[in-house]
Amino acid sequence: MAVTMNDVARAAGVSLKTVSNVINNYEFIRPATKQRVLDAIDELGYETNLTARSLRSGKTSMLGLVLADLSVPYYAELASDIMKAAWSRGYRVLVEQSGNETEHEKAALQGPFRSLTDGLLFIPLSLDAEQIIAAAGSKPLVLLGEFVQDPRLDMVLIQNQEAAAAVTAHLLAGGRRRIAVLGAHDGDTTGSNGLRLDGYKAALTAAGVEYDPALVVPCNWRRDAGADATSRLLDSGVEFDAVFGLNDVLALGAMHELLLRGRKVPEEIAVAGFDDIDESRFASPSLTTVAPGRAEIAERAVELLIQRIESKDAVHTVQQPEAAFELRVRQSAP
Amino acid sequence: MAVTMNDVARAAGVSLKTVSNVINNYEFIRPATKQRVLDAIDELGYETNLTARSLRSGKTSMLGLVLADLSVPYYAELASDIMKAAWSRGYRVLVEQSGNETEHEKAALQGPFRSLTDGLLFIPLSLDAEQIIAAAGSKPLVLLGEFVQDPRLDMVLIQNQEAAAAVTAHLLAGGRRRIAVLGAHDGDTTGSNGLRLDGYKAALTAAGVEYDPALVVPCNWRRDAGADATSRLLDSGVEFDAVFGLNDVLALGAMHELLLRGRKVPEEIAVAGFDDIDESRFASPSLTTVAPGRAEIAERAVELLIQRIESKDAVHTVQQPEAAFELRVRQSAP
DNA sequence: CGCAACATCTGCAACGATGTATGCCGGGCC
DNA sequence: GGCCCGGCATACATCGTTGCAGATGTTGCG
Repeated sequence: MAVTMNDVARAAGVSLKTVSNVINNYEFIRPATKQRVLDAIDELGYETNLTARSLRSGKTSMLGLVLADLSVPYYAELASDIMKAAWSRGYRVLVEQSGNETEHEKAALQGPFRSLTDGLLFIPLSLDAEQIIAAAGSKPLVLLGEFVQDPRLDMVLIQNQEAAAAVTAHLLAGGRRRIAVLGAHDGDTTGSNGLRLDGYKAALTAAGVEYDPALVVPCNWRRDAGADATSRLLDSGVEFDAVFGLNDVLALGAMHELLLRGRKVPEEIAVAGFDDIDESRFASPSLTTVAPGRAEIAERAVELLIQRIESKDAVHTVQQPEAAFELRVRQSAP
Repeated sequence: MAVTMNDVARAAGVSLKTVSNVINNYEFIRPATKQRVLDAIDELGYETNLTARSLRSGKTSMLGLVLADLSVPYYAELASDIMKAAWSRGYRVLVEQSGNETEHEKAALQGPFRSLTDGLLFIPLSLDAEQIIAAAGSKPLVLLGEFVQDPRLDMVLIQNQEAAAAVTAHLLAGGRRRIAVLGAHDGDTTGSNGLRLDGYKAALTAAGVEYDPALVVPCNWRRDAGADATSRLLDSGVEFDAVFGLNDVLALGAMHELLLRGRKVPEEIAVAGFDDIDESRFASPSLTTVAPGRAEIAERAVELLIQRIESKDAVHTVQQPEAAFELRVRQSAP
């Protein structure tokens, strides 16, 4: 079986607790004793059993990350950043894919998954604020993404409106007047889609361009959906000289379809997205988009969550920091 | 504090052990008793403490997955599939990013990470077989990717040679004779790069086309490296009418550079890749590539690993199943 | 009726670590 | 000289669960 502290203690001729103290860097240990213990650890190849430590200490040093699916590039890249941020602070990340299903999201918040983590980073897609609050109980929780907004919950925000307005303004500055929007419904006002649509509208208004609901095409935030939506738009006969995909994969799907149908990008139709995933830089043509500050989001979210975990009982005011965004002008909309 | 089995036992008027038995679906429990326990669990909102369970049972029901970085699309998609496969068998996945660094890879195999998982899925990039065997000890282990091959280790294989040969043959069938290869070194014979290069050579030989080392460009398997390599190739004046990227992002990077330099794809230069990541289907033009059977790889790897875990002491012969591949012909090389 | 065989439930110890309380030793202070 | 204190090490209980070995009750059958 595995080597335990007991074995090390015996080998070093000290008590079990002294071994524990050495491992936990207890201050008052004679250098000689410490060395003897360390040698024994080395010799026996002892490894602390994190499970036992967790049971005793009540902490697992793991953060849960609940998101829809890692195969979505934005989530994968965000997850990567979050893991790095957590790692550098001594925490690991346990990822749970919700598949965007209500039941899975609930299960992730409530289920046995809870007991494995000290706190949760959650990108909600189908639960609302009430459900989240009810399900999370007292477990430290930080939300990401903007599908849920609530003054009672800690979350790291993206400047959806401002960033979307910046993209739209850029397209307008390039002379485009009929900018199609993929991924929102005409009436949307909340969630990432609603907020980004708002930004779009605000930029139109600021430029004195009329808003036309016919240009707003609802669809899932996926490549194929973006392509389909574009196809439908082209078939419908609605005129447009630019496409704004509310995320990058949508925009890339749209661009694919446009080129397939023989439209020139950006000469005839400009395309812009939102997220700045790695792929966008190397698309052909490369995609104009807005970087929502992914690394910053990851850092802040992890930091905020750990802060909540480590001062669990302290009273605290809700925090909702906003990450800075940056417009990335590329070939698809110069 | 949290509700424990003891609380449930008291509430239901049974012994602690009976609660445990109910939870673990022990056969011989009177339906009435079972119901009473379940009601108590419901009422108190009891959740089994997985940490304690793990300590006692010696199993964590978690699989470790060690890979370079989730921001690499192929890894992200594979991770997603692996998590689904594991989940459906009652296991969770703890991902560890090695960043392709030897020390991190070693730490993942040896460090405290070990005690958190029942077994490891490992995509080695810098450790060799000896180091892996030494570091892994007796922990169940299944390798993925082909940078390491060894008859002593369980692994799930891709048909690198055959698949690369199929891609090359397809390009040859399309009339291409000067096919550049990105991502391998002329001398490579082992690892994914060597095997794929072998397949390329075999297809050339079969078609009676001479192999020209000048067409083989070594580079990292990343988008920007693919673009750079292509740029260097164009500058060098070497003639070529097709590019075979040893993975998709390389090919996509190459395609980006080709289009940027005004070369027509596929008219002047055809492009093909390897992996069939989601993005390739919607690239412009869409990328011809080979699907290595990702879902099957994930399934097999998880199944094999779990089999090793659950029959730990049994003698077993090494298994190295191969996943079936499939050529996906698209616009970039019709 | 007695006893085996089975169904149902229980108590105790243990998994491997850490927190708390405490013991012991030597030296400085009154 | 006695006392206190800081430095160092230890014993014991404990975290919440499961494995093992019974204890108890119930049924069937010779």
